[in-house]
Amino acid sequence: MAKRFFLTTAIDYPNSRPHIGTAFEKIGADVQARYRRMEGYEVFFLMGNDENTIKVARRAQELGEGVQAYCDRMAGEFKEVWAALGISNDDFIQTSEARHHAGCRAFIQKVYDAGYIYKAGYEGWYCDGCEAFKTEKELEDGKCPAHKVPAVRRKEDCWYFALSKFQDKLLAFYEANPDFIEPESRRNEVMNLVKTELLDVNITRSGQDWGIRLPWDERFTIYVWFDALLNYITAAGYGSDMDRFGKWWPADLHVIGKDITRFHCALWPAMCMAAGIAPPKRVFGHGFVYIKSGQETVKISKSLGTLVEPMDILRKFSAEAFRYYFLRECPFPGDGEFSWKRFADLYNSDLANNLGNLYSRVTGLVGRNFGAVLDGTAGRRAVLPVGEISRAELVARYRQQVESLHYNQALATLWQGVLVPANQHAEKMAPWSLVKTDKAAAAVVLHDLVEAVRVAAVLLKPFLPKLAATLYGGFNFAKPFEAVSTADALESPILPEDTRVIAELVGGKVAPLFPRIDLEADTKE
RNA sequence: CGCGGCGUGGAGCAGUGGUAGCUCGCCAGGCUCAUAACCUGGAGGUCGUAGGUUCAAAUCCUGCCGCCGCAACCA
Repeated sequence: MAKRFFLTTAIDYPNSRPHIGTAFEKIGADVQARYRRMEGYEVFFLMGNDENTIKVARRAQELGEGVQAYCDRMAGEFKEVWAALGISNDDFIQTSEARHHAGCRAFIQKVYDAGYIYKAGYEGWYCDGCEAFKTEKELEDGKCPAHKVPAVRRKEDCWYFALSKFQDKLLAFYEANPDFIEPESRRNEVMNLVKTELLDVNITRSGQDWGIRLPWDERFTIYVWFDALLNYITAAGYGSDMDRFGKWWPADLHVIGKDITRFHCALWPAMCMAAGIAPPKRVFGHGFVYIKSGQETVKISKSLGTLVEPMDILRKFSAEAFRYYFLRECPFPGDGEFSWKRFADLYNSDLANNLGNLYSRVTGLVGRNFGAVLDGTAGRRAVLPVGEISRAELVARYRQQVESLHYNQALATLWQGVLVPANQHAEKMAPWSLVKTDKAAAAVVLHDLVEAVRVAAVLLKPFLPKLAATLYGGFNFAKPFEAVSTADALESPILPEDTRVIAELVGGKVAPLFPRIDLEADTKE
C-alpha cells in the first residue's frame, strides 16, 4: 500500500508579482513536500494562481491586455520565480483553466442540488468605482475611500450558501480532529468564530464577464472564495477524472497564510460537507514576514516601498541562501522579519563560517594530506561526533520538528546536533597535527568528520536540496543521493572501498560553497 | 468585561514545577587544517508587573500594564 501525501499552498492573485512573503509560504510547503518524498510518500504538491477576480480583469484592462493573455503571462512570471527558488510543485493550476471551470461547476451544482444554495436579495452600499458593495465601516462620510465618490444604495438578487447550517457539524468536526487547525492559536480563533457568528455567504456576482458562471443561472458568476478554494479539488481531478480525485482526496495539508484561516477552516470544510466529500485533513496557517527598516518593523507593501522581490535576493546570492534565511530566521508558525543586515549576519555565521567552512576544511585536509583518499577506511563504520544529544534522539527530534512545520527548530537541531559537534571534534583531535605522527589515526578522525558532512547533507536535503546534493556528491558514498532518506542519518554506511573526496580540488581545496558576504560592498542598492 | 495570542540578557528564539538555555552581536584567550574561518572562556537577564498556591514557579492561579491578531474577499 503506497503512502500518499497531498499538500497545497494558497493560490495567489496575479495582479502583482510575488514578493518574499508569498515566497515564504511556498518554501515552507516545499520543505514538507521534499521531506515526504524522501520518506517514501507518493507526493502531490499543488500550487496555482487565483484568476477569477475582478481585480485581475481590471488590471489586464489597464494594461490593455486580454484578461486570459494577462493571466497566462503572469502565471509564467510566477512559475519562473518558483522555479528559481527550487520549489518542487507537481502541478500549477490557473483557475481560468477549463479543468477548473468544469470541476467548479460540477461542485456547485452538487451543492445546489443538495439544497444548500438559495436565492435572496442583498441590499447595501455600492461603489460604482469598485463595482462592489461596501460595508458601513469601509465608507468614509458615505464615500468610498478609494474613489472618493458617494456610495449608492443598491439592491440586487444573489445566491447564498447556507454556511450557518453547518455550525454543529463543523464544531463536531473540530472536536473529532484536534489537529485539523494548526497552530493552536488559530484553532481557538476559528472555533470561536464558528460558535458565535457563522453567517450565510453571498457566493455570486452579477454583471461580470470574467469568471465562472452558475450552471443553473448564467446571469451570475461565482464569487471569489467559492471558486478559489475549489482549486484544491479540481486540480486533483474533481469533475474531470474522479478516479484520480479519489486517489488524492482528502488533502493531507493545506499550507496557507494566517489571514485566510477562516476561509479554509470554516467555509471550506462546510463546502466539502455540502457537496458530500470529505474535508481536508489538516490546515496550517503560517505567519507573515515583515520588513525591518531601522528600528521599525513594517508590513510588506508596495506603496510603502517595502516590497522586496525574491529575485533581488536570488540575483545577489542564491536560492539556497534565500531558503535558509527564511526557514531558519522566521518561525513558520509565527511571524518573522527580513533585513539585509540580518540576512548577511546569518549567511556568514551559519552558511559560510559553520557549514561551508566545515566542508572546506574536511575536504582540504583529505585532499592535501591523503591525495583525496582516506586509506584503510574501506569496511569501517564511521562514528558521528555528537554533542549533548544522541544520534537517534537528534534524528527523532528533527523528524518531529519537520513534520510539525517548526522548520527553524529543525535547522537549529541540525546545527547544534551535527555541525557544531563536528567543528569541536576537529578542534579536539587536530588531524592537521595528528597526520604528522599517526597518519592512520588522522584518517579515522577525518572519516568521522566526513560522516558529519554526510549526515548534514541528508538532513538538509528537504531544506537546501542543491546544496545538500553538492555536499553529498563531494564524496564517494555508495548510495545515490536521490535515494537518500532521513533514516540514512541514523547509521553510518560501510563502504566497500576507501572513502575519498571526489569534489573538484584546485590546489588541494574546494571552492567555497558560500563565499562570505561583505554587506557594505554587496548589498548597496 | 467580544474572542484569542504574546511579553525570557543588545537582537532573534528554546524552555509548562526542582541550580535560566541556544544563535547572532560584544570582550578576552587559544589554534592555525579551513572562506580573517574554527575552539575555549567571559560580561550581560529581579524570565512585563503585583499578589496567590507549593518544600520548590519563567513554568500553575488571580489582578494590572503593554504589544499584537481576529470581527467575512487582506500573502
